[in-house]
Formats: sequence, structure tokens, C-alpha cells
Amino acid sequence: MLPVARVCVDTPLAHLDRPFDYLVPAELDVTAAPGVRVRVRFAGRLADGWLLDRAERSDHPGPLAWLDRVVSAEPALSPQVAALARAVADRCAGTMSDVLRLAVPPRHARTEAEPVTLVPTRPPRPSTGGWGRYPRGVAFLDALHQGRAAHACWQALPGEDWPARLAEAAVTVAAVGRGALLVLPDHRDTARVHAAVAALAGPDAVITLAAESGPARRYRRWLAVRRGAVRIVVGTRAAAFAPVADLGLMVLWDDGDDLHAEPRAPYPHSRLVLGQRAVLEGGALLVAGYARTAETQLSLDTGWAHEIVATRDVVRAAAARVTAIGEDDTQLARDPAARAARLPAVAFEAARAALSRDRPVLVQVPRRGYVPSLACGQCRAAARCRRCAGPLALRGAGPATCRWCGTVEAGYRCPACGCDRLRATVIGARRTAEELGRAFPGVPLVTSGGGSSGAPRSNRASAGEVLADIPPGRSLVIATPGAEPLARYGAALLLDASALLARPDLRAAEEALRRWMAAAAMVEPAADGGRVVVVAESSLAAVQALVRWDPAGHARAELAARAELGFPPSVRMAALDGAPATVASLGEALDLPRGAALLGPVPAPGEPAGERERLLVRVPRSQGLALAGALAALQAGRSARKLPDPLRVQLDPQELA
DNA sequence: GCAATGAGCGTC
DNA sequence: ACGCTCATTGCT
Repeated sequence: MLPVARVCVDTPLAHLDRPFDYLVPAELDVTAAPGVRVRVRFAGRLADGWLLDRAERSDHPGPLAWLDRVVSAEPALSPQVAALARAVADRCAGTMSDVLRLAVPPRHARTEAEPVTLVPTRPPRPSTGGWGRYPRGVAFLDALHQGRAAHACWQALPGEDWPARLAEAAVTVAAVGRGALLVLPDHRDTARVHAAVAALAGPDAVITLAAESGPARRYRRWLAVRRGAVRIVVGTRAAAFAPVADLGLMVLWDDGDDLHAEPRAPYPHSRLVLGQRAVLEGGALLVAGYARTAETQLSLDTGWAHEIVATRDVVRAAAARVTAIGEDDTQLARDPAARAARLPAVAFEAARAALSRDRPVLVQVPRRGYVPSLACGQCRAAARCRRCAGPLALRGAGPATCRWCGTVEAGYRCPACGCDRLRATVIGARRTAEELGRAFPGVPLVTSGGGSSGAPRSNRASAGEVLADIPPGRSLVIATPGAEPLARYGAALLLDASALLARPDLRAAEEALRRWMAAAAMVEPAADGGRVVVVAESSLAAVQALVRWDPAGHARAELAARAELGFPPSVRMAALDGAPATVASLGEALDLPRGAALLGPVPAPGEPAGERERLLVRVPRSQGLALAGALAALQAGRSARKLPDPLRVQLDPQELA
């Protein structure tokens, strides 16, 4: 065979992020195939690596070293996943070996020795009836059946059995002998979709990839996918890299959930991974959810994807009646216990009516946690810097200061209503379950999620305290966002909603609407008496979008607003976090693309002031890849010069306060 | 003028 | 962390 092996060496050094050539000794000639794990002598010591390719000759001018060992003959890394890892690294200013560590689970030798007994099933094509409520839904499934690489964005109707719809799409693809990959934010959603596919195509037609199942089981399932034993794969964000053969469909459910953002370098989002895969491998892509993100809206505006949405009257028939009640003009319930719980009369009545119909009532409360920020004293719009549109915040006793560029704002005037007063907002003024329980004596009270405070990066409840479902009949269910037990509720009360909206985060409105819709979608239609009460100013755009159940309209307005302010996804941004001296020196070290603007430095989010700082770089979208290239070159220069203190580079960071 | 020694750098 | 290059130093 070809005498040279091209190897991706696992090294943390950014300037060595390229293949290295080795000679293949005769005894390894057969096993040294593309995709196998190898050990090589690298800079005097043995290092792990991936054999990417065999070649006739090397461009390396010096002598080549010999391949030390083939760790395993299993070609775990498929050519498609190798190309995907390279593309993701290039877009995130990261290294290929960092991406491969996210993409391929650790090897488990004993598991590798076991034979795979499954054979891929070819289920019959399912009915597309469930998609009939959406004008372009059936056409999308027809496109899947014909093997076309359609890109679509689907807004599920309230009450939709979306796991069943996604299962129908996946099985449609499996029915023509191709693969499907479904990526969901958490294990609960993954289990629901797994069950829906199994119900439609049998238990052997689908496999779930999840980190929590332990190394042996995890690797066994992953190998079954790699060896082509199963065509439909579901899982959380790491599954976006799953080596599904002949990928016909990729699905991303609820792309606004921050669990889709990888917390390890180089921080790729599932949306980016699947989007790159669609480009490289050519499968169909469906981005789906009740709500719609600005990023997804952009993919519609550019014509990359088309939308699958129900008509207005179908939406109206499916949705509960939504009432918004402002916090200030709240008319508190007359009932003394409800008054004590600060429950508005409208909310109290909606809950009472649902309970009298023997239906459960969902009460969504935000997670505890305090983030002081500033909003307009009158209309509650988030107060933003006039120079860079970053969020204003109070630092100590001083005047309002921009958290991005550090500009001190002396004479603030709200651009929306002209008011010159600012007010501090605080999230997490959570009413206790006991208080609400007293307002409805005799009604079973259950809580789900979010008991403790201090979630490091996600505001959802931690696992273990989340209830999957509840007993039938009347009950009062207090849940934090994402932890709502599965049920058909008679009413939902969304408390502290305005606090959720006033968070000093770019995505606060989008995120609030996403959470409200997830809860409101579990409520019966208005015709059956279903009611949703949201405690927030009805003039706010996100509240109106909930009342009218208009996720598309909100996403359009959100994207337009971000374009106006120069925020992602209308532009590309990079966050560079490091020690103050490191960040201060970046200006001259950076060779930035045209149209780049620097913001800051400011204190890095979640860090004590003065410890670590953040520099933001903003470029037009067309320069995104060039920006990533410039930042990769920056990191390469730093690692080549052996600079000790690390610099974190994050493209389009999820957290942009 | 040239060998011996050590720091620095690339890493196939 | 090995082994190479190149600069410095000290000796003939």
C-alpha cells in the first residue's frame, strides 16, 4: 500500500494543527488504514493521533519517522467526520484534535472486540398525516423520501406531538435506506424522540447516543452507528458528530436552548456542526421548535432554508387563550391567601377554573439567581450603551457603565419612550410553593426542578429533581423552565415574566418567549378552556408574540433589531478572554480582516472584576471565516512563542451580556 | 581560527 | 522531551 501515513497528532499546541507524515513499517501496512487510532513519536515522546490518509509521498523536506503503533484496527474516524472536524475547527478558531475529542468518544477496548449483531432495518414509509396541518409539511417529507437535501425550519403548533412528527421524518429517510440524525437539548427530549421512533419503526431501528450511559455502553452504541448497524440516531449535542452513514436528514430541536452550545473548546454550537455537515455531506436539515431563533430567521432570510408553519386559523385553534397582566397594574386576587402569594386576580381565576375541570395547573417560576442590570424606568426596555449598544449596568455606587466598552453613561434617555430614569432589575424573585399552595387548599402540590441556586451556565433545573410526569387529575405543578412535567394542563401561570425579560443578555427576549411557549404549548386549546396568564407588560414584543402565538414575527423583529444594533447573527463576534495584561496586548498581535471593530476590554462575564478581561471583535458576516482564521493564527503565534497564560477565543459566544 | 558547550526551537 | 541548530565562549 501507499508508504506514507498522514496523521493528526493530539497535541494542545495550536501552531501544530496540521497533519504530520510518517512512514508505515511493513508489519503495520495492512492495519494502518485511514481512520484508525495510532501512536507516533512526536518531538521525542509518544503521542496519540488519528491516521487521516495514506499517500504516495510526503511534502516534508526532512526525513520521516516511522509510525510507532496502530492502537486499534477499528477505523473509528470516518472520512466524513474527519472533514467535519476540520471545518468546525476552522470556523471556531480551534484545532482539529480539540474537535475530534468532542466528536469521538473514548475507546473501550473490550467493547471493540465484541461483534455487532444488529443489521440495519428498512422500515416501511410512515404516513405523513401528522404533517398535514402545515402547508409545506407533506412536501418536506416527500422531499426526504426523494432524497433531496431540503433545508427547513419548522414551528410546531401548540400541543403538537412533535416527537412523533420528528420520528415520521426520520423513518421516511430510513425507509429509503438512508441515515437520520436527531439532536435534542437534553436527555428527556432524547428519550421521547427515541420512544417515538421505536414505536414507528421498531426498537432496533433507533439508537440513543448519550454520555451519561457510561464509557462501555456509550462506546458500544457509538460503534454500532459507525459500523452501520443502525440508521436512526438520536442524542444530545455530542451526537451531532455521530458517524451516521449516508446521512439523509439532520434534525435540530429547540436550537435556542443553551445546552446546544458546547462548553469545551472550541465551543461549537450544534447548529454550526449540523449546518457544516449539511454543506459537506449534503443531507436535509430541519431546525425545529415552538419558538424560532434569530439565527434560524437569518437562514430563512438568506434563502438557505424555507419555513414550515401552520396558517393563522390553525394556530388559533390549537393555542390556549393567553392573557398578559402587567406587574404594576396587577389587580391582586381578593382571596387572602392568593393575595399573600401576590397572585393577580386573572391568574387566580384561570387556575381555579382549570382545577374545577379536574385539570392540572402549571406554574412556571424562573430559577433563583441575581443579575443586577439596568432597564428604562418607564417601559422596562433594557438600557443599552449609545456607543456600542452593550448592556448598561451599575458598578458599585458609580454611574451606569457599559459592560462591553466601559463607556460611562451620564445622561441616559430611553430610545423607545424618552424616559430618563433607570431602574435596577433583578431576576429570581421566586414565590414559594408553600405560598401558592395555601391559595388552593386541598389541591395536590408538586414541584419540579430548580430547588438550589447557582446554576453555572444553564438556567434550567438540574437532573434528579425533575419530574417526568404527574398523576392524572387536578394538581398544582410548580416548575422551573425546562423541568415542566409532561401533561395536558388546563392552565399555565408564567410568573416573574418581566424579570426574565429584563436580564442583561442579548437573547433575553428570545429566551423568555422560548420558555413561555414551551410551557404554554402544554396547555389545552382555548376552545377546551385552556388559559395562559403571563405576568408581564402586554406592550412588550415578546409578550405580544406569546399572546398572538407568533414566533416567526418575533424572530423577524428580533433579527431586525440585532441588525440595527450590530449584534449577532447579523454580524459575527468573537470574545477573547484572558488576563488583563494579555488582553491589553492583543491589539498589535491581531491581523484583523476588513471592517473589524474592537470593543472593550471589559471584565469577562462571570469573573470578579480585574481578574480576567474580555475583548470583543465584531466583523461583517462575510468576514466570519477570515476572522476565525486570524484568531487561529493569533493562537498559533501564542503557542509557538510558548506564552504561558491562556487566551480563550470564542466565536459567536452564547453569553453576550 | 576553531572546537566545546549550552540555550532555544521545532516537532514528520 | 529529544535532537537539532546556532551563538557564545575560551583556547590554540
